[in-house]
Amino acid sequence: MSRAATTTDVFNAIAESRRRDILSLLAGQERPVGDIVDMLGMEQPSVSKHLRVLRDVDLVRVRREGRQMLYRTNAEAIRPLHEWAGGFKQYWRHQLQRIKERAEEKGPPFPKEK
Amino acid sequence: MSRAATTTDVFNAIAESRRRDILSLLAGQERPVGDIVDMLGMEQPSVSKHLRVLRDVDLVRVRREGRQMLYRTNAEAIRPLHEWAGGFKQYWRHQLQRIKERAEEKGPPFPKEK
DNA sequence: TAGACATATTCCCATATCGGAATCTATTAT
DNA sequence: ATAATAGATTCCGATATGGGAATATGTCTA
Repeated sequence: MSRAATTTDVFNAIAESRRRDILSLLAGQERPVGDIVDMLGMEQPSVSKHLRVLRDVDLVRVRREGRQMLYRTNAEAIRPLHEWAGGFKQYWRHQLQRIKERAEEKGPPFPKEK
Repeated sequence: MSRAATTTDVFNAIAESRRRDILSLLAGQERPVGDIVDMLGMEQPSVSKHLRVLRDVDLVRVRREGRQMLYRTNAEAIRPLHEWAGGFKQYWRHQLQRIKERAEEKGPPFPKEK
């Protein structure tokens, strides 16, 4: 087997830094492809290709307006990623703070035993 | 150019699901390679190779104990990822809650204008 | 010293990239 | 209808992958 397709899931899609750049640019702000090209200094075909990947995993949504295609980030799709990473919080927090959290939360997000 | 190496950064390293499985398994719990092999049902060489990638981006730390290699997740390395994703919070929260946050926070994490 | 045991590395290969160049499609303007 | 504009897609080539199989390395034991 080879590496999983970039369109497999959000994790694979955001591995590319230019795609993360695009997501940040389109967060809360709808924009046509041309703007992305200008703002990020990339080739138009390249941007279109990245947008295609992001669209396939629903990280961005599109809407046509005349001859322009208006893209915007679908932040909801980033949430699972945030939550996955958040599961490790208890392991990076300081010991003291961790203890406090133990008391507040029910249990650890990952199994600790076999 | 081709796809960036999996060892380029944390984003590329965690794109592979088996590697995420390994990270969860080793979170807060040091374990030898053999345990990972047994618990995740993977081939030993495969596990070693994934661990090598995770090690290269400092997502796991190792320590030798006799003939065993004890690995554990370095949660700190996952933090940047959590923070990057967290930057989109304001865009996925409900409008009402978002307004409340606007008042508490200074500003948005991403530029909204050109 | 010769195993045995736990891991790591190398080799092979089918696959999926990403950028660049060229081309195609859709919509608007003349 | 024809041209112009905005994007999308296709074709190319160099590269990195991940699994499987085989082999190598390092440590402990008899």
